Amino acid sequence: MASTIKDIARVAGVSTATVSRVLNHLGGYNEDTEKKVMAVAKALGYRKNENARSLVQKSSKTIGVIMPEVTTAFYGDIIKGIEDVAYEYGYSVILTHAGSQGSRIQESMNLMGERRVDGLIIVSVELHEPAMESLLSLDVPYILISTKTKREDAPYIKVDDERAAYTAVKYLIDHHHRTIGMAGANPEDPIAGAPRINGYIQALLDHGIKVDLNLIKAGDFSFESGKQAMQAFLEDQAKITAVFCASDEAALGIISACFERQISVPEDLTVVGYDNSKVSSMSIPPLTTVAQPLYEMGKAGCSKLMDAIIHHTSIESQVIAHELVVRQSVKKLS
Amino acid sequence: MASTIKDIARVAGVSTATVSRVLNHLGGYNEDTEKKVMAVAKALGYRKNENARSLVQKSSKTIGVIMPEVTTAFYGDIIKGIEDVAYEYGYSVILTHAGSQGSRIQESMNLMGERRVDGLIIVSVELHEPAMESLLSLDVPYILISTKTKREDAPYIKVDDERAAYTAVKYLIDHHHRTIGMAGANPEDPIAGAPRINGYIQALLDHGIKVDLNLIKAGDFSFESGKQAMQAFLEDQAKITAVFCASDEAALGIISACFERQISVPEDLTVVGYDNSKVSSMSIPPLTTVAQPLYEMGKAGCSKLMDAIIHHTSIESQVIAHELVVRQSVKKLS
DNA sequence: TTGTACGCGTTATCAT
DNA sequence: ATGATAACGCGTACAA
Repeated sequence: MASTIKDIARVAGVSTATVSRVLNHLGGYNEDTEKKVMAVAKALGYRKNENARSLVQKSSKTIGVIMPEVTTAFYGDIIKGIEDVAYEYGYSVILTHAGSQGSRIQESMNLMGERRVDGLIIVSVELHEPAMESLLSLDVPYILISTKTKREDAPYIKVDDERAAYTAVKYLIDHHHRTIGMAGANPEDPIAGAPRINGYIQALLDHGIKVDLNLIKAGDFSFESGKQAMQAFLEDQAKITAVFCASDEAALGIISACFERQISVPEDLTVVGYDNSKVSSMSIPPLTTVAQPLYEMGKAGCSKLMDAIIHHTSIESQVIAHELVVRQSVKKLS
Repeated sequence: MASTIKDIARVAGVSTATVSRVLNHLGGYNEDTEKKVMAVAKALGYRKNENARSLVQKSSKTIGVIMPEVTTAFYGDIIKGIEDVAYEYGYSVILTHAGSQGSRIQESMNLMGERRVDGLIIVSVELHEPAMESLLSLDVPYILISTKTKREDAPYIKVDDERAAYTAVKYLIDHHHRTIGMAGANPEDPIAGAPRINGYIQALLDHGIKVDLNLIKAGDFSFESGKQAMQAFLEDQAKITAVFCASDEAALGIISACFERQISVPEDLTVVGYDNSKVSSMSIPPLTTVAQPLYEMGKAGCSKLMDAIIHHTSIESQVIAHELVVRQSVKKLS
């Protein structure tokens, strides 16, 4: 059984108060007693009990992270960013996922409450109203990463998906593509779906290209949905020269479907992805894609949260700049 | 500020003892008082304080997970498996990573100790002796996933890398490949490196093929190391017809390098990966690879740990079966 | 400089 | 069936 400050006090012949002071370097004691206490602590293999500390300090030095059920390197990067700064501040990270379609989200919130987390980060999960209420009832600072809610005052950090999509499609237009398809986005998804579709549409409109809704193939951002989209394009005998995808995985799905049919990318078809996930540089051909700075978003989000926790300030939302990473999946028409 | 059982007791006009009993459904009270207490608890928005509970129960209902710094979907799957079963048992997961080359591992262990985790899972990080001592000093059940240590008694769960590598190379030999290269493995890595190399060598020996050490290109399992290996093969003008890679990423590196030089896979060169990570099905061509059941390993590992925590039993190591997933990156010679 | 004593929120023992 | 009350390990006013 682990030793306590009482044990140290007894062995060292001082009071627990003194032990506590020494252990926390609060000053106000002799060098002698300090040395003695430290020595005994080491000898006894003392290790502070954070739970007991949490009780009296009314702070658990812990933050909660709720992420989606799906496990991609995508979230890995964000979480690493979070954990890195939390660690720096001496905070621990409790992790849980929200279950399929967020089924576990209420319970997750509750759990975080019971653990008395000092702050909460929600990554990429959509918050409906009841979940939002649970979140607020926790009464701790929080920030959403790569999500938003209807509530205007909920602080978030994300890229402007509509503008990012716009950038990508404009890039295609600048290279003289005129018949451009879109794949992989779920229009019902108000966070990552609809905005990207809107950006796509707006870019076309702004450049005098009329929008053909048949060229928009809905999906769920997955590899499979990319494959299916390509299949649909072929069945439609669509005359597209390029496809803008709502995710890298969907883009790989397009490429994979092309590969099966001997359609060459980018010679026969241009493909642009979204995310700049690790695979985008490893694909054949390397994928031109929209980059979200995931690790940085995790870091920035957690920094803001720490700031809010420590200084009792409120968090301001932040739109992070996206970037178009040009590789080799786009053919430059003339 | 959150309400406590004292608040409930006061408002409901009973003692804290009774409140505690009701809240924990321990029985031994009137229906009336039960209803009253429950009503007040709800009205006050009561939420139990797990930290306080941990103190008196000497159990934090928490397990710690230490993983490597690198963030791939690989670990995501394992962690999801862990979290799923932990959640089932009502346990929370505290996550931390071990820093680059495990620089933070000692601190991580210490942190887990201070949080009084009931058990610990180490994922894929190599434990040197001092780290091992820290681990044991925590005096809680633990299990290693996808790692081992020199200590025979340290429970682990992993696939037999040597046999898995053997299987993959034998598959190549069965399809009449005779000059087979190996790429991406770090021979200094006693966990994932050396055994895979040994499996490769053993498979060759068992089939009367002499081993050419020049055909073994060391690496760090990364995409880059795969590319470099391919470059080396070309500079050597090696007459290989196939390459066995120690990771899928390295395999993609090989393929990428081939792509740049118009070498076609698998027509001109056969490639086999290792991990069956998500990318292996998305690559061009889809990758034949060795599968480790990551999610299942996470689940199984956590189940064993839970068992050990709850029943105070010890954990037995387990070797999980690997599997060769055949896709389209292998050419069948005759 | 050091010690006493109380409180944090909860469970558990022992009375009643 | 219910209530006092003592822990659990720690921090901290207040005293000395």
